Amino acid sequence: MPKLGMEPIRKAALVKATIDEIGRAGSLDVTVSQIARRAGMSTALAHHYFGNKEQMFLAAMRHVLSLYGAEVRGALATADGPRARLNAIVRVSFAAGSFRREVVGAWLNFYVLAQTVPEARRLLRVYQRRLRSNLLAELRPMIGARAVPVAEGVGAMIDGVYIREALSDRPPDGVGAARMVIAYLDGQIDHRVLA
Amino acid sequence: MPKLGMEPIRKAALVKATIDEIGRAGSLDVTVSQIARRAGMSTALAHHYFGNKEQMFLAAMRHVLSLYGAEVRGALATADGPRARLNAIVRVSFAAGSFRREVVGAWLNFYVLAQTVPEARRLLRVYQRRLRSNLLAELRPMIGARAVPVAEGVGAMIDGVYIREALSDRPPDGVGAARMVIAYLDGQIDHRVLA
DNA sequence: AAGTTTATTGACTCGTCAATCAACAAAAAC
DNA sequence: GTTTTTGTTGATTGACGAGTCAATAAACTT
Repeated sequence: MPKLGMEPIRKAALVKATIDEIGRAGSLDVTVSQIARRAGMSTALAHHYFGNKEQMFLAAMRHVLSLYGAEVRGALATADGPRARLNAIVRVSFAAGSFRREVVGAWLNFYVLAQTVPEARRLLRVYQRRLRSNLLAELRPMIGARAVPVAEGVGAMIDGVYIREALSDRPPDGVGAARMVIAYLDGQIDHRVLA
Repeated sequence: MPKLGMEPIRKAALVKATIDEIGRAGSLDVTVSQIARRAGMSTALAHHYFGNKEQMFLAAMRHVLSLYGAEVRGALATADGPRARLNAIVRVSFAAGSFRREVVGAWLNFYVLAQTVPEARRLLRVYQRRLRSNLLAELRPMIGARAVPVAEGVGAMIDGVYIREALSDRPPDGVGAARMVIAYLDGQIDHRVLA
């Protein structure tokens, strides 16, 4: 049976199975056995390719982040002008795909992981820095020095709105979520410094 | 040795130990044995009083929420006027106590729990509704109908800023965090509806 | 054809853990 | 003073899980 060149295929299957299984369980409390079964192989093979469970989690996190990164690049490619590009960045964060059960599960659990696993924290930093620099590139021409705090604010608000929407009882409303962040942007861009 | 009236004492000790242990582990992956040892009793006694581990987690969540609720009430008691009261609500969310390792751990893990455990989700709703109604009480006199979306925005932003600050590499900056949310409030309260 | 690398798994080890139970002890109730 | 209630734990059960290992087999190398 052994076909050669299985490694990337198996690894990809395990990454997908890990994300799906985290989504199903709603926590990191999933066994290698469950992941391996979903990916259609033995636990021994899963260990063979990833060494241990933590590596599987980290690979899953990398994958979620890279999907998000690709979506952002795609959205930016078709947006013209600073304001349109800002809106595009915001909207991507609340695209339907971001609210799939397994993606939500992954994000929430990555926050938990980031408390204690250095590599998870590093990956979270990558996400935050990338978002920040994307926002700054558009904000600086618009509002100069105030771009920095506003970019931080937008980043925080995206996370906060995302969590609320993801844990809401109703089906997530991506459009409403984006509108809320954009209202923040309006308020800040249009802002006169108060006495 | 059996002293009477131990139940509330033991339960309180277990709740505290549960929160501390979640903070130490950074996850819900803590054993009843660890909790019981920290609380100075046997695992059998912990089970005797709480039945199972999930009940311990939920009791811990209730406790964290009730502490937060008490802080909000305290802050509101000494604030005068809508704007001062809004600021007080925001500041309380970023008080030093909220950034203690074990409190952060509790919050992040409660989000995770809320995905799958109905009672955890219910408790999260209690927190959100209470915050929302506190905000609305002050915002309505100030901005009328726009109070609702602004209150939602403030709630989301508090959560988002909190998570960023809690997972930051530097020691948490509660004052800066509050400033960021207050800037959002300024932008919204001061807002003229745009064309 | 012999040796090496890659793919694959069943079986196993060693550990852990939630929950239960039987038993003991002290106070309260009767 | 005996029964009931409350507090308490050591020991045990029954289950599961991460990671290892030896063994098998196909493909590639020389």
